Amino acid sequence: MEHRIDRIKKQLHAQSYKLTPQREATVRVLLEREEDHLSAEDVYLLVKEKSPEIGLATVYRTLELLSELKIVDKINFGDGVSRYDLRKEGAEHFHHHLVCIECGSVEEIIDDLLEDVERIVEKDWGFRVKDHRLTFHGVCKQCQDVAVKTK
Amino acid sequence: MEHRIDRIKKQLHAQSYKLTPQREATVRVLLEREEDHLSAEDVYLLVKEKSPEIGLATVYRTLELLSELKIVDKINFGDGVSRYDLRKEGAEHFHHHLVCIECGSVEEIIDDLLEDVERIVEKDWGFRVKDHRLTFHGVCKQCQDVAVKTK
DNA sequence: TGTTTTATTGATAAGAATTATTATATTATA
DNA sequence: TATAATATAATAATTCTTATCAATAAAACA
Ligand SMILES: [Zn+2]
Ligand SMILES: [Zn+2]
Ligand SMILES: [Zn+2]
Ligand SMILES: [Zn+2]
Repeated sequence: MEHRIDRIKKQLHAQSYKLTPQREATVRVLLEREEDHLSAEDVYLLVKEKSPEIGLATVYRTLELLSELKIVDKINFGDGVSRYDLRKEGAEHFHHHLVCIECGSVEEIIDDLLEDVERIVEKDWGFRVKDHRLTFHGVCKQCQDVAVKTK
Repeated sequence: MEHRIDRIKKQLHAQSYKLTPQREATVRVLLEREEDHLSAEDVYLLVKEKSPEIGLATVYRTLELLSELKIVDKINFGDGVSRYDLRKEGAEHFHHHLVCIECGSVEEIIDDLLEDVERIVEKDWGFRVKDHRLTFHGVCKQCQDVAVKTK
């Protein structure tokens, strides 16, 4: 945890930004809830628990800043709110998501899986790939099991 | 064009919806601008040119309906607005997009490309894939060429 | 055909998410 | 320490989307 905070602090300093207490509180929430996919509002409420004086706009600004620095990725699962997802340590690319259309759960896939596809895109479309967003919509394991049982 | 309107009409009828003049006008705009990725507002303004009496809410309602029937797919490129994209005729899955971070252009990839990846996801994660969203962010051919020339 | 339902629409109000503004506070610099 | 540059909290404003509702049009019925 502290190690990752330090790294992020350095990334900010490298662009001459400071890790203010508000920014640190925000980053800590993101680290503590790394598996989740929190909206700005979610982050705000969680930060508020420990730093009640923080303002919503500061959270938005911080998330925006972290996005620009590629410390977090902003995603949208189609429900009208942006969600913020920490990059995995040392990850070159953004990870993938499995969104269940039954229960709404979101699983993560860290494996790249797209090397071949990106090679094709670069070769056949002449497009230089810098990043990607891949989300599968379908039915998760648990919901499939429930469906079998209740048949 | 008329052929595709007919097909869509049948798809609506199959769910006991009617192809009202307003809905038809909306669908025509989507067909005419199939290469583009229009927001609800964009569609509204284009429909208004030919059917000035249409209301914005009707356009939203129509796009929502077409989404439910999988006639259009709703996508979000991270700029805060939803965009609506007609499914290609007979396409099983949604197509992919190449978004240029330099000029903002959006190219489409109709080829599936994800068969292998989906097989892995189904096998290793036990997730039954129903649909996907895949967007690559990077530099398009034109912008690469410009970069070379201006060097 | 005339009457009753039902579905759809347009106008607009309401809601939710995000961004802009501004006065204040904090930090860095000379 | 005085001065300038950054960052913040509170909140107003904006943007996008959805909900409401009366009016209209279409369909079902008698
Ligand atoms: Zn599920
Ligand atoms: Zn994630
Ligand atoms: Zn480009
Ligand atoms: Zn498209």
